Amino acid sequence: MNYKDLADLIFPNAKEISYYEEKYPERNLPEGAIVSRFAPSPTGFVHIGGLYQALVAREVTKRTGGVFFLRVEDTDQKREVENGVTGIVNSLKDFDILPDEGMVTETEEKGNYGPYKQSLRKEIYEAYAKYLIEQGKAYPCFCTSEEVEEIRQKQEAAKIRPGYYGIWAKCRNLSVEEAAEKIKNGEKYIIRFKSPGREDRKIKHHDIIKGNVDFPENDQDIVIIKADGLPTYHFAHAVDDHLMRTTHVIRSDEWLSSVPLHLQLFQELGFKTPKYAHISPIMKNDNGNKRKLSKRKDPEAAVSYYKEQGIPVNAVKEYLLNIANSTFENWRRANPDKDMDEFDFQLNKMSVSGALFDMVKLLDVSKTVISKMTAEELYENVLIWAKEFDKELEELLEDKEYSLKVFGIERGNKKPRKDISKWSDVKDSIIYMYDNKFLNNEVYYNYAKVSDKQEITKILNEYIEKYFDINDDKETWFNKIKDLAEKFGYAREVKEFKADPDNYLGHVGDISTVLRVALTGRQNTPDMYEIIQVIGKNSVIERLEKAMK
RNA sequence: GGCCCCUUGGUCAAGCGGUUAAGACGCAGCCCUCUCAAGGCUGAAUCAUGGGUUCGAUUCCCGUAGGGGUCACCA
Repeated sequence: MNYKDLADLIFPNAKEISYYEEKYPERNLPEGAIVSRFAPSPTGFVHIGGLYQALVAREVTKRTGGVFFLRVEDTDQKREVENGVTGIVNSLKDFDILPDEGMVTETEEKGNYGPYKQSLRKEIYEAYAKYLIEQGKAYPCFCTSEEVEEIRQKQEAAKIRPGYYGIWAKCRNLSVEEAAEKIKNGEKYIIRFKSPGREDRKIKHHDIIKGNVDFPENDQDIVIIKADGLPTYHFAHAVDDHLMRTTHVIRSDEWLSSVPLHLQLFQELGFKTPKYAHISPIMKNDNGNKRKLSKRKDPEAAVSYYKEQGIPVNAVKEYLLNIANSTFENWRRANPDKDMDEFDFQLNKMSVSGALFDMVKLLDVSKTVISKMTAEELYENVLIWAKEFDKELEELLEDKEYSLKVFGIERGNKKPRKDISKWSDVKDSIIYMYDNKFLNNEVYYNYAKVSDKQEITKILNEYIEKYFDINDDKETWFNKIKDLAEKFGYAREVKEFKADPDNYLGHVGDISTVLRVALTGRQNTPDMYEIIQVIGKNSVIERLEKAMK
């Protein structure tokens, strides 16, 4: 009996690996094209760090004319969540990070290198596991988890490196006859990789992001096929990324220390090794300690959070790109209107250490992104958000024509207004523009400098009777405000007032504040002339009368 | 604990043996201005630490400290 017989006994029906090698040929792509992927577990949840990885992979593959695919890593049945794939597919869709291949719904996929769901690839892993057994590079292990645990405890007690390796790997030296015998007796087993490595030897590895890294060789006989017949991550990674012809493995840096193992696996399987780029995690400052953004503790860890808050997709992406390549923001300033995909993204320029997530900066990026939108774009975006998250806002927006005028205030010019950083800010910033809200609700008028009710009434009356004309152009309108100011003993210009404060009760700004508060209920608003033009003559009069009551 | 990685202002960071150590966010002040947002200008603020190497170290080497990762039949 030899290895081949043992392999046949274990996997009698597995195909030759040549079948798969032919079925999934090298990709025919332009020189330098990068093939990469996003490979999450189907938990339905997408972490901001996952989105970050996906974005980076999407950018480099797009830029090089390569392929980006979505592979679902569902080899851990305990982690299975209902509709877990859908949640991921939808999140990617929300952020317009669209895979060229891979899962497109819970069960459907596109592309020629599938299946893209690991649980559907069982026979493929078996073929390669069988191949390794035939070569004497893998073996069945009959140790129970209790036995493995026992070994670990002994090792700990003796203060030596834990694990299934060397003399501790009890099943590695079983003869094929012994192994076959146990199998025939119905003993349970798993498949382990027979590591050719030695812990006292170093390997050198170059990671695209982390640079040169030295490790001891792997000597652990890790499990490749579990008791449930499915592969472990390590084995699936090697087989899948080889067969899917991945050129660049872009993944979280928690995998960095597995690189020696993965390299060994590729080598023993006879695969060409991909390039690796290990991305540093996005961190959070937690009482002075840096830690990874946590799904449980930090709402902003979930990509759904940004959707709920109404932070535009492009703002999140630009912020992330900013963390990924800090030269992005310089590029953006030089190219304010270009699509972010035109940015020459460089994997090797990514930071080696993890960045602290900065919500303030994100909102600043967002503010700029939003300021560049047209009134129409803004309206559409806000409407979509409002439909899901804010009914009252949705109602306000029902009058589209009017709403477009509201959103058009100080927008679409060279220096657009920059005061909205997320959709959830919008309602508060526009609600007073709607008569049915403003006129029908109680308003708390908080006038600033001029606070005497009688004086205010006199000013407003005077304005309605002698100065207000909806047809005035801006200059005329403002000159009238100055006239009004003068009439009540306020300086026409702020400068005049500052030069000689004792000579005036105040300045034109104080008078326009009276008008502003009366018209809007607020001391701070966008340009008052534009507001008046949008709400219209009748509304102006009604609002001023309401204020005088 | 073993192994691996990291350390430039409050934050993101350029830098790659000689620099007045960029830029952005944030902060402060001023300007502009009918208010606010924005914009313009100015400012405060950084090379973790100790040794080397060198004519010269933020940059190269070693140690220390601090931070992070990893050590599963989870990914």
